[in-house]
Amino acid sequence: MDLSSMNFIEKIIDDDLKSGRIQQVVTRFPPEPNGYLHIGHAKAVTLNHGFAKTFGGRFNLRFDDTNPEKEEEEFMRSIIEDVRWLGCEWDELRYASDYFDQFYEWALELIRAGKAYVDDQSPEEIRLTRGTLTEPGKDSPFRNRTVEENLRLFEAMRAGEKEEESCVLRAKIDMSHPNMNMRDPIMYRILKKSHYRAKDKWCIYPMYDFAHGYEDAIEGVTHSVCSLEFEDHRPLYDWFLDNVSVPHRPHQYEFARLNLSHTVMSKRILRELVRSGIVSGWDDPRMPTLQGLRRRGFTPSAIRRFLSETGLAKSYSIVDYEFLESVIRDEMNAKAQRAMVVLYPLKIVIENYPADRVEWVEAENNPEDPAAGSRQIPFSREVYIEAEDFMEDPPKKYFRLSPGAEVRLKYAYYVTCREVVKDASGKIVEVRCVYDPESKGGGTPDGRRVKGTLHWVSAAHAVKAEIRLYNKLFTLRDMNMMEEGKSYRDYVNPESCVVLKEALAEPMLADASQGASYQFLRQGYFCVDPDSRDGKPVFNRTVTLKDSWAKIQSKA
RNA sequence: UGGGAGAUCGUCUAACGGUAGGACUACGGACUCUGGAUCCGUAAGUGGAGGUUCGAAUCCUCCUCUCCCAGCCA
Repeated sequence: MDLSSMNFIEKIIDDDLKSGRIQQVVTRFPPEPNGYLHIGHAKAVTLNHGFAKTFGGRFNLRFDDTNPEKEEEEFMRSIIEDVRWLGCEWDELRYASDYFDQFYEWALELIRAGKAYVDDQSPEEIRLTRGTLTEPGKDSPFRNRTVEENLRLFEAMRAGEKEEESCVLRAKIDMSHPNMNMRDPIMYRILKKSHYRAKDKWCIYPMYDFAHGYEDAIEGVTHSVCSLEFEDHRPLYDWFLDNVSVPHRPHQYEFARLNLSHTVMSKRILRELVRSGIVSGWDDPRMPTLQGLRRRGFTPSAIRRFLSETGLAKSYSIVDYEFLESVIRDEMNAKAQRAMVVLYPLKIVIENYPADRVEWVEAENNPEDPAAGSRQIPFSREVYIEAEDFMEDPPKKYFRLSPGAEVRLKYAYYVTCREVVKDASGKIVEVRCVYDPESKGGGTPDGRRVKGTLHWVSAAHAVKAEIRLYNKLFTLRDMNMMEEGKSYRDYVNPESCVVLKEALAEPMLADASQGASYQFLRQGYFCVDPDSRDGKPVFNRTVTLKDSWAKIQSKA
């Protein structure tokens, strides 16, 4: 790879390889199984996987499961599925919880070296004596216990002889260190909880700072990549590694996590959205979770491309949601089968077309891909068009149907509007037209031009479909900038999900297969939702097509 | 007022002392049996002040602003 196309971490790896500091790069993605993966995690996955891939190294999926209070098997399974779905196959699947024995040995090593001690202070006392950002902390009265006493007490902790919160094992570093993380950080706490994997073997569990570097050391990780907020944990990461006999010395590097506009990456908020029913679940198509994006119709390749094109840096950033949309649009434009579906139906009766006639017209499956072939679509006297494609009193530059205007029904005929039929309340219920038999297929011998081309479905053959129109989840671009006193609930977009039950689709879509994506002509890209049943398809809108008419209108 | 980090078009990101480039967005136009797609074009940026240098986004000094850290979470 050439230098100019490398991001800053790739340059570091490249240097380390060239200088001989390392022989092979080893990375890892270390999720805690306490929730579902979102697109921000996907950035970490693809980055780490990518480093190993481009430099011929190894990549592990490692569960950082050191807290029995939060972790669950279900999350672990979903993470495995999601990482695999993303296409980031790992060399080894590891669990930090498998290393508990080794962590314990290294804790003993630190105690024997006089670098760790058992502190009997309460959580409250520990908090109070930690000091503040500008004031140093105070040494614990238990800080100078003998090695023998610490060994005995730590063993008592491990044996379950101590109560939760009665004591902890702390590293003996410096209570007046300007970096708060170095003020005698806690290494082990007592948690009399069953762990989803280790079960009841342990009642003491290691803290992240103590454990993480050792996990990396055990696996031979060379470049331990994490997000920015761990920058000032790095001295501690290094301290733990430098004070015991580890088999390998990894190094930590930090990058800015991904933020996407109009959504959140906070596990807390995501969990609350699900729990409060604002969304239907972790896989609600509005969620930034991988399962949500997947159900929305995003593909692994589009997500990977989005991630790779947004790049890597160390400065806070928030990527426009429109960028994600442009990537999936681009991919779908090339691949998606086209179909005609009317979202808000308006009946058209073609007065001079025989009532008993049905013609099958040929339609391209994908104009971007001739190899995709074509299909036959039924046409008859009564068809439905999009309600917004007719206006009784149209503005200038409205190319669609209106009294006296002629438009093309895509792949079928030219029709001209003759009459508008309204109900008692004045609502348009039907538009009566005449067609030009000479225009079959969409052109006429006289070569006259029609500006408007509409999608349609034959009334007699249409399949009723449920369509779910999704929009941005939140109305605020940067959800880290919520107003004082407001919560995420105040910013939920009321139009984030609009369900249409009366949409009409062309016959082909009756048995659309699960997960398939289509372009509904002039509307957008839609995928088949798992809620679909035989003959009753449900589609989720992934993204709209660019709509320049909407733009003209909004300016008027 | 402690420590750590970061500031380049509206957004994301290149430029590694030598023409500030690309993508998204926006705005024009061409073309079109999707007002889609495609193509062409336009607008838009180095946080500020000094300094070094023939030449600075890049090196130095000072300033400003933003983010992170006081869990027995990760």
